[in-house]
Amino acid sequence: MPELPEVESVRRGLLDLTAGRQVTDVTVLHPRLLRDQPGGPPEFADRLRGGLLGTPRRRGKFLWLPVVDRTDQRLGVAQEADPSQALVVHLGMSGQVRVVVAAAPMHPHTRVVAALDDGYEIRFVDQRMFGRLRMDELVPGADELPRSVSHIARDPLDPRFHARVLVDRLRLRRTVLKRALLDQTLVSGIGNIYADESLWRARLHGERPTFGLPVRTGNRLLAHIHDVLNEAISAGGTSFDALYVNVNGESGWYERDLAVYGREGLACRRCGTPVRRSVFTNRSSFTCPSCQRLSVNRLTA
DNA sequence: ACAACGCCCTGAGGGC
DNA sequence: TGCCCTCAGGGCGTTG
Repeated sequence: MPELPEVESVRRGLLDLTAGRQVTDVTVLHPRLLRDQPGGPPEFADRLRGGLLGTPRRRGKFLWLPVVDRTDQRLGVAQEADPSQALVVHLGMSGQVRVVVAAAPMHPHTRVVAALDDGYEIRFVDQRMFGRLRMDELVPGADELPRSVSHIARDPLDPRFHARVLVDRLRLRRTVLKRALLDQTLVSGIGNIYADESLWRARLHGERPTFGLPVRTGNRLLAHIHDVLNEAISAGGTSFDALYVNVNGESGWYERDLAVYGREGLACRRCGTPVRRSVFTNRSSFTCPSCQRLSVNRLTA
């Protein structure tokens, strides 16, 4: 399940392989991934074909490749023209972005293919098709976000992310910690896995109310989120069921470092208590019933 | 406005 | 063996 670290791994992989390349052809094998695209597959292909790809960018779990329209080109020098649009990618549950030579065998779940001018192809592979692709305009401004990403909050690794801003918002919310961490309009990039890992590290229960959360508690949680995300990036992302792979088709290595996620019944790495699985908002949550208590008067609060 | 629920989608895996 | 049911879950549209 791709979260921020997995998407960042993909972004870094694309950096060397696609930046500065021109898209020579676009093939849509399945329209499902393009369901957000106004005009559907024809408009998607028309806007991407011939475009020059810029430096891949990311916010939270959203990834995009700035595209310089072929009509804006100045003798094919991509860097001299400002991109006005971008190829926006969300991997959903099972999405993969692979860059392979055009002659490579086609994975059966390949949905969209963008051929490049160097003989390689960007292939969007997605078994469950929760992923999304679209061509979107870039909104002028400091962040130059695609319009469809503008509602997504800054992620914890954004240089302009401010913990205090988030903690202040958190303290006003009438919800619980885990739900808030998964709300991409509050803080982006965190999914079910890293939410559980971060809460475990901070010794906080996911069902703890956010309203009136002590500032120091919020800061502590954010510090752990920051650590977890960075460690996962260093490890190349988490891998489950071979659904997540980097652009070369390789799995990440973070899974073996997970402290609670997916470890129902196994000993908590801190205290040895069996990890408990519970269903919360239709999702599995893994907690240590000893380290992460809901009780009000706690020394760690 | 904010909060929460249900839907989309496929394949793996369990039960019988 | 084979069929059917359940589960996995990110984002967003809808509902409250």
